[in-house]
Amino acid sequence: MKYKPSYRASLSTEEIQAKLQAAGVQPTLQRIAICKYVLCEADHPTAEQVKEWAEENLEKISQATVYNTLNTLVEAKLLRIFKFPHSEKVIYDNNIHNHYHFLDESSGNLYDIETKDVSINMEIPSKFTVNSMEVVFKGQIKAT
Amino acid sequence: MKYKPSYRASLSTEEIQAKLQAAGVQPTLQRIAICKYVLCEADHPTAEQVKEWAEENLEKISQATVYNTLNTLVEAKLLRIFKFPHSEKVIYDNNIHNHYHFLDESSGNLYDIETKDVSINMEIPSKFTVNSMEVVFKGQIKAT
DNA sequence: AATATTTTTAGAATAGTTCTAAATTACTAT
DNA sequence: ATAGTAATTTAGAACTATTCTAAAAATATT
Repeated sequence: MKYKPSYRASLSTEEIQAKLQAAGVQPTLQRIAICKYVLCEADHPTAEQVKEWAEENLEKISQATVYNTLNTLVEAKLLRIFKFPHSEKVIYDNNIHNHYHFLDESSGNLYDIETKDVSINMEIPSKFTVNSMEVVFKGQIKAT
Repeated sequence: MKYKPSYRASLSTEEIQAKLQAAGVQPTLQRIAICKYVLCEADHPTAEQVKEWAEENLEKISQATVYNTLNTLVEAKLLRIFKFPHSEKVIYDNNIHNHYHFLDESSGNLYDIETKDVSINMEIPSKFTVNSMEVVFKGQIKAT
């Protein structure tokens, strides 16, 4: 089986613009720029990393706008937000479908694991109704 | 199958004292008191809840001591620390064995799920070596 | 009992994120 | 195009959970 890394779209400015509009979000300069990073380039970035990228690629951007935009994108379901035990910081994921994660404990890198590659059977009392589950595998990844 | 809730020990002051000593931790007044709560009474408490309990049950205790003590107990492996996506706050768990959690999304309550009640089969690329996994089921729990 | 070590404490500091309210930008209806 | 309204951006303050600092208190060791 070939490992499929987290999704990296290659989107033009126009496509991003359309995506934002379709989601009911005004495609401002800052939002389009941040989308270019978080939807295409980045891999599980933190808000800090988004800010750093934005500072290098935009005239000027404020911390608040970075957070506002990321929150807006999460609300618009273009991005998912995760928080893992190993870090204080929230991370953003452009894979918006259900999936699990693998944490490489040596590097701190996160990898998406498709739900179809994992089968989970539970035998817990019927009073628990499970709607969803969060799974984080931890371990090492061999360098290839 | 009967549901086994998270472990609630009933420990005397002497037993707690012995436990601390065995773990190489000086059994101070504050530590014994906090153990009474976190090892016997509490169910997945936050540091804040431990502080509140301590303020009601001790002459005086500082915030720093609560955190220091909880960290000491975690290091001594008498307690486990968890951080979940649904809350900013860390929670402490007196179930020190491997287990998963169920989050009741209505109440925010956490329940321990024994690993033996869940079977997980993975088919992920061999370059991933899984050492451990964190699982949080989310859903509703029926009132009984 | 004297000294050394450990623990506790109050309050300052820190990190990540959100809030506030003013300034700017973008839409809307003429 | 233009005035008016609404939405967005911004700097900086505020907030929350936790850790740090360094002095005081308690405990252990000699």
